[in-house]
Amino acid sequence: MARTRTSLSLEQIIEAAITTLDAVGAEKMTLRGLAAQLDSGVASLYWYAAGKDQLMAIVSDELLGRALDEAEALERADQPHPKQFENYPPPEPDGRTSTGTAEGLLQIRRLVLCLFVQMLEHRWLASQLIKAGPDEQNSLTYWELVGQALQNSGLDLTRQLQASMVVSTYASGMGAEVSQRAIEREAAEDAEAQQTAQIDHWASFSEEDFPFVHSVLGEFENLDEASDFIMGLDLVLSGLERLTWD
Amino acid sequence: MARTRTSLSLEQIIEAAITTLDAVGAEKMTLRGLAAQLDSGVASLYWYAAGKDQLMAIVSDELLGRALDEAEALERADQPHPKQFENYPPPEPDGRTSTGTAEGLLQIRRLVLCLFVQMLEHRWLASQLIKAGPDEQNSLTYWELVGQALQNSGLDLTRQLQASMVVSTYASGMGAEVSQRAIEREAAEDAEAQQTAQIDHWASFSEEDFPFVHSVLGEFENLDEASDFIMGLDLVLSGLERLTWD
DNA sequence: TTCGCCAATGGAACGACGTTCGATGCATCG
DNA sequence: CGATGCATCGAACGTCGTTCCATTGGCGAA
Repeated sequence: MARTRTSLSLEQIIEAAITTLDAVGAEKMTLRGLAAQLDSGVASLYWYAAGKDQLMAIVSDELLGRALDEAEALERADQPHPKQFENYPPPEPDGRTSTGTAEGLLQIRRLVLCLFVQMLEHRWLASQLIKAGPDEQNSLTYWELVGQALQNSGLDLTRQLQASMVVSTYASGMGAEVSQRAIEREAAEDAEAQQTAQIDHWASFSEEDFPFVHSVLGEFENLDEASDFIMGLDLVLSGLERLTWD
Repeated sequence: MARTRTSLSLEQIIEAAITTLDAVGAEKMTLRGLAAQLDSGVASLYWYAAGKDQLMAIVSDELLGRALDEAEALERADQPHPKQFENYPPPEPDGRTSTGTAEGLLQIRRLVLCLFVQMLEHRWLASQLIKAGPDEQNSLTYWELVGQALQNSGLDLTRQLQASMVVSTYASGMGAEVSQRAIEREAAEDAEAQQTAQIDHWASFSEEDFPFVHSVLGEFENLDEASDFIMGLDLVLSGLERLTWD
């Protein structure tokens, strides 16, 4: 085995880091474990990144870039959303909505859903995107693309800025919540038993004090982890659409 | 000084923990520092809580309880929202909306804003609420109250459940994002210089590649940290209101 | 009152982590 | 062929959450 000048590369580190992060999560992934997986030493990683935080920022930006690429590919192919979400069609635009606005909102929906795909595959991504500000390259591009989709909406500039930040923020904020619930569900060896046990626990509370919880206990089987995220996203976009009516 | 049987109490620990967390944040708060502030030893804390994670869950639930109390007090006084947000009046309900729905949405808005007040005072709270599931007492009550406000909306049970989870999730998810940006802004000794430096940095990017970013650069002075959260909340509620029309 | 139990405490140590330091290898160039 | 500097890695440092265990002191039972 010919050892070249550099036995490590940033791409290799990123790939290994993603694998490890997917396996054990952000907190339990250690630089020692990552170095061992790369058949290397801990200190070597510090030549490529200033520390664990920066390494995770780099890795997150990589996945954000993949989401942007996927969104662009879908737009070229005239697909309204990733194929994973065919069961969640975009709501019909109202008659009062201009075609420019409707197209912009669909672009935003496609973009956010592409990012959400990455969040479902990598449960640590969303909370990491929260910690790292919009300093990275792809994070800025993401924000820019959301904003561009709003430029033909007829909203004034302040509203455009606000709406772009709300949408950008929504993805990572809501994504972090959904990811966390998915992590907890996976932590139990028997996911289904865990679910029913949770429901039974809720059922043990007084029906008098918690009438709503009791009333919806039977509705949980109709939901999956994606439905909350997508419904909330469509509520935001629906509210945004309504803003353009006045 | 007569040393009683127990020199520590859970209430004292909670109070000291909140103070320390507000001062240094969740990650830099150490059990050693907390014990020193209580003039006690590290291991003593383990008699009251199983570990740092559980301690933070207890503290978070305490603040969530304060938010619930404040919301109840406001409802008694017929106040639509905490006085901190008088500059952000609730949007007028549409004519097509039933009074039951409009009242429910206003209750939700008041509840979420009371929680947001605590998040602004304690920047570590939101991300902590994400990590801890809805197992704690007040977390369940919070969810229940959101759901009760939806029971007269005319939505079917599945939609009620979905909407209640979207709203509950929105607060912590979006709150974590807003809190993080506030932390970063405070980290710099000169907040205003930091802000203009950030804007200058964005301005350094190509106007051709980032037309939207350039167009809204001058609008930042019109926003504060609360506006994104509240606008997003009102967008969600507006979308929810629209759902009840059909 | 006295004794013994046990809730409650805290000093010390353990193991794991992120990070730093210094020495070493090795390709490249004069 | 020797010097330069990029790239690597073993070892150590400091700090953290956590655990162990001896000790304390109030309180009920005899």
